[in-house]
Amino acid sequence: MPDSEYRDIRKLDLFAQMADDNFTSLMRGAYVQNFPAQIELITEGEPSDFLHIVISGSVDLFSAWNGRDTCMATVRPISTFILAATIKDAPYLMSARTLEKSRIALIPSQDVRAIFDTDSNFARAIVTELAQCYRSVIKAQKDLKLRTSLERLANYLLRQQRHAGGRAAFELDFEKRRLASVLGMTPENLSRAFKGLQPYGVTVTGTRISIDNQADLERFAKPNPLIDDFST
Amino acid sequence: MPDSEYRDIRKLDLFAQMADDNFTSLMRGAYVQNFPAQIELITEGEPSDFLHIVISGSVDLFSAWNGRDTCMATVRPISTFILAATIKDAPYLMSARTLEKSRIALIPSQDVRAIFDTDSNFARAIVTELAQCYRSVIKAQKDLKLRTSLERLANYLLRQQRHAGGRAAFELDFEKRRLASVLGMTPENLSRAFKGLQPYGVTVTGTRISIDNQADLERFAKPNPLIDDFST
DNA sequence: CTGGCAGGTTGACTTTTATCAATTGATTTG
DNA sequence: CAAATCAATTGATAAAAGTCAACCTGCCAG
Repeated sequence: MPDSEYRDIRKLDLFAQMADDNFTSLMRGAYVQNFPAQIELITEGEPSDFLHIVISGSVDLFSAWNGRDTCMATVRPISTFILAATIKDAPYLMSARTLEKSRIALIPSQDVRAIFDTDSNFARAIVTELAQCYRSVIKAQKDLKLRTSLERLANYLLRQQRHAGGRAAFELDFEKRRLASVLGMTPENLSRAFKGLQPYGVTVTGTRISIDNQADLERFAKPNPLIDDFST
Repeated sequence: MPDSEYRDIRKLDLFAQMADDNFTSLMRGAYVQNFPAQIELITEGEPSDFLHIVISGSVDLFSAWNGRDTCMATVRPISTFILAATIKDAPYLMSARTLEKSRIALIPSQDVRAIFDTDSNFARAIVTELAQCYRSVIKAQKDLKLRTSLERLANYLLRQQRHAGGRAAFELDFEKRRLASVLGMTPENLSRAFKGLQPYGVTVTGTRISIDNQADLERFAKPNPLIDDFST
């Protein structure tokens, strides 16, 4: 692993405070691999052998049941995924596949658990990370249960706008079919939902979104920090 | 607080392994109170001043947005709730109200955080608890995104049956209107959904459910441990 | 260049779910 | 006991979302 990557991983909240020795020992057991796009990295139901870290590229977490499937989340660099399964030594609840060419570090789960048992700074960092993850899913669930698909899309656009710097025009960072799945609707319905937001000043050209009437859209979307603010 | 309660709380996974001194000190700062039914204990958005423990009765965690509201979970004795908010010192994401006369212990959040910082056994127990909570919400989200309301109800009945001992006939432990909200549908639709399960051998009499054709219902419901098994 | 292909869109239609209004039934309460 | 209340149900209707098929459109490969 190149030094720059090593340092980038070290800087993650999850690892920043742990003892040097422990970090080194975690990294010694780690594999780093480059994967092409559309490779299934893990499959739900399998035992959680590795904690994964996305160094570059992006990874889709999804789940399937009875012939249907749905995107649960997208992981972008630099962050970890399936921490909960690793810690609990329980089967993965989601599958993961690369969305593009991606570089992934794999840390054996038993190493993570062993060092979690001895390094209390690491244990504390894991608590913070898990609490964050938990709260994110709760927000996602509120989004799903309290809002219609049109409202979910409107709020997604406002979040994405903010994430992209706050200007009126910005790019979607999802393929539309995957955005549809993330928002819990079909691609056809997403298409119609974009049209349904035209009266509120939303213009779509390919992956480029323009919010021409910020106040109108916000009045419709009613964004709420307890659902839409990912930082708390 | 009576000794028996003190010991029951001590037995919770969350507290079982922590140092005696720390547990005593946590409990010294705790309040125990009896609440009547339908009392709002916490309101989403407020700062998380207390970790709550349900000693008896039951508590509904719910959330509201734009005039709608939805049940997110029900907490039954003996367990804690809003641990994540307490740890992160972040606002509550859900409101809580008593469903019946309930006895609740309140532990000041700052005490929890202070002891979390010094007692690594406690920190580790919190990790396990949070990982469990996280995985439960992920399962709930898969249930919501991958299943129709009829399928959700069918699987709920199978889970509840198992929880109640596995016999063909058992009692619902929710009011139907709240069950509807938990399952993400309207009460009217729940009524119709029960009828929709009649062809699969489900009989409903008040709160009593009878599954007359286990195999048929399971063939329809397709229960899956990665969604329906709350223990992993 | 051109055929094929994949993502996206559109229209017609069906299914699912929500809404509204009315009724039933059980329980509480004055 | 009778009135009042509230959960639950039912029917009629509307809205939301999914399905299916057709058809663009841009892009890549032969």
